[in-house]
Amino acid sequence: MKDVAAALGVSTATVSRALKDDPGISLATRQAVHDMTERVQYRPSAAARRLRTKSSSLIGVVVQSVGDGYIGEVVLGIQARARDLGYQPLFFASEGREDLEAEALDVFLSEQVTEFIAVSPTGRPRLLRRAVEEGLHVAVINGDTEIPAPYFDDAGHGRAARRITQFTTRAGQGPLSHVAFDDVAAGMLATRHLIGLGHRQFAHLRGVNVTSSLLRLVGYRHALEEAGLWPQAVLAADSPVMASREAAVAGFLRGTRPPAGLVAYDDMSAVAALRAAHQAGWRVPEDLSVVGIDDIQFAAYTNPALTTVAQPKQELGALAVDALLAPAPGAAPQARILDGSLIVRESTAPPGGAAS
Amino acid sequence: MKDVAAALGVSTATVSRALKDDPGISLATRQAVHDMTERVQYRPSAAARRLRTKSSSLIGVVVQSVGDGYIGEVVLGIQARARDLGYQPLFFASEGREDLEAEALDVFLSEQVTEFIAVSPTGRPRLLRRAVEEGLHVAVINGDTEIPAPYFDDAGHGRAARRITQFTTRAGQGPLSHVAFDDVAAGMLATRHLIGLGHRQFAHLRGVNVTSSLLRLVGYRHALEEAGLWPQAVLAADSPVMASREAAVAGFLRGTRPPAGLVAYDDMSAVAALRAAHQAGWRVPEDLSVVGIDDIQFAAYTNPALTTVAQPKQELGALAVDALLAPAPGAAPQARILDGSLIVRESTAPPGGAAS
DNA sequence: GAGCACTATGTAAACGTTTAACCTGCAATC
DNA sequence: GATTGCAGGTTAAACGTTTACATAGTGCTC
Repeated sequence: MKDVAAALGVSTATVSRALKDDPGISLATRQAVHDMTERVQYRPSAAARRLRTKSSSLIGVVVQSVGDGYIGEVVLGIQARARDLGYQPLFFASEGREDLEAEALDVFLSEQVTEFIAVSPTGRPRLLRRAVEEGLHVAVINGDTEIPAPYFDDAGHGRAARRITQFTTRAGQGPLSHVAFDDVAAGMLATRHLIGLGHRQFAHLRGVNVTSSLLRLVGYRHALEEAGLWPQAVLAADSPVMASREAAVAGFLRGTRPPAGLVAYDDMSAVAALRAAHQAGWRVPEDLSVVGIDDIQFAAYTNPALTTVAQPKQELGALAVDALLAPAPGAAPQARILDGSLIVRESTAPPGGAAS
Repeated sequence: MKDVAAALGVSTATVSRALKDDPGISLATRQAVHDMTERVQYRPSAAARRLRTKSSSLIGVVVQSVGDGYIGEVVLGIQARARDLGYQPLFFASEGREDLEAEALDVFLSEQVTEFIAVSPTGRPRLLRRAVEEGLHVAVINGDTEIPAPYFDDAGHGRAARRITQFTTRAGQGPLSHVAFDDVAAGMLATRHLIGLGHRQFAHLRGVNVTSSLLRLVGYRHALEEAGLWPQAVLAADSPVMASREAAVAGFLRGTRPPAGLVAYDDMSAVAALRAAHQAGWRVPEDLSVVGIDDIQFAAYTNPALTTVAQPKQELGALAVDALLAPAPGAAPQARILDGSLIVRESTAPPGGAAS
């Protein structure tokens, strides 16, 4: 910068102002400075700027694992939007380990990060609590606490409802922004699709102990109740490993006659169902319609290709950035909840498998 | 830091030295300083350090897309190893766009990044060239130019061999470190597995115009030649979309009688083959054995689960970091080539499908 | 007991920006 | 023609570290 100033015979202050298009600098000078920075390939020192201004244009992002295609998409959305707003994401994969979460925060603090996004954070609240204590602006994507009030006026869902009510009381509190996928609506959408196809016999394969699964179950149940088809089967695997999920579905198939419709709580579960059906000699979709939720990258390539409710993954990321930065950094916390969209592929059909 | 110094009645210089365990500082003082930093929750300013030292402990990492599970794993390996060595990765997804690549470099330069990793960079060499021009230490993972010499003494492979020879002349030149998966060996490993199972009729589904595919093809051919089984079919899709790959395989199946063995150049191609086989009424593995390469996350859950040659993805990432930082930052460029390992699942069996 | 080597610490400059506060002409105003 | 206002700058301090160099104390050697 000194060089640029010297070459032009002005002070560094002028250069600095010209570069940020301060109106107090004449147009001619501004132009000259811009030209010169171009010519000498001037690159501002982020470190110096940061030191002086104590703010960094960095968005700290903690994810559990980036090895998974789902989070990858969210991350893409974050990066693209951050770029538009002149920010740079700084990613940290915690692998779900608490020590790494803590370390991530230390790094962010050292780097003068002021904006913070947690993607599907673990159940442990320590990370988020510390983050707000340290004065960061935080947004959480698909966290535990984002449940919107409308879903809780009907209190008839036993354990799920109680847990959800707990979450509600936490939601909206504190300085956290929330962006979330509407799990309940997705559960309903998937289930209604099957109902609309003409199915009358259903099962839901739920996940183990994760909030999103609980909510999707609420959606499943709700859709069936409104159609007068409740009760129906709810399958639970002992553990999230695929074999266990397959076993749960296999158990259901043994006690059932085709045709039936299965709502899996996520696409991986749907894949397990596909495998179990294949083993058991049920054809999909003729004997069993399977619908997933998430639309992971692979959903289009299973055999048969999976009908599913797609999460707007990139949009989730982009909106989290918006929640922090738009209209202005540090504005009031926001909460956004996004709908999924049904993607019909090959794994669902009317009972018996007639063309839809 | 000033506070810590004041609280202890020493100078900031002493604190600075104590924190990096400078032996010139007495043990007692060192201990006292460490205790005090703990008590006051002192967090060093990365910006100030960077400004003063002109180096950043940051590793710039450019990937094409992080939305894909494969790169996610590599990234995990990078982060873990970087952490061990006291570095912090700064990720940038280029989506294959040249303007974003350029921008990534600008960001890195502004951030005083000195270490640079490109994961599966695009064919365009501009990014890498500029990076070395700017004085960065660069390592490339699965780049185009990493082909090791041993594979080129036998010049009998036509076009592939010519292209490869071109690459060779570039490899090892310049200040780039290379870490790569041994594509030729992987192609051989996959093919030998099928040969070992007793197959005599083969096909290879190759990719379109990517170096790794060319090399895997060389491996396929080499394995067949050494077993006296060459020539065999080589299938090429018009485009990388799944439908096109499926069509290529379907064409082959139409002109063939079971049983046969198919070596797909990657797992996605293998999945396409699985789908084509299913459509054509060929059973896998009874009528058709399919082996992929890469071991993407989904490979374990296809129907049937895919036999494949696994890339050591995390290790690729870790070794790229090592190439830059170990034994010391800025050491001589290294080249490492890593072997894959065969993972036998359900998609391969002896011809006719007898138990292996 | 003067000189020396060594240890433990202090002093102060420097890194490259930003920005509050201050200047300098010049035109408009009375 | 003195005063005011404003456009277009300049000056210099500050941000929080690191580090070359200087200094003070302590024990040894001769």
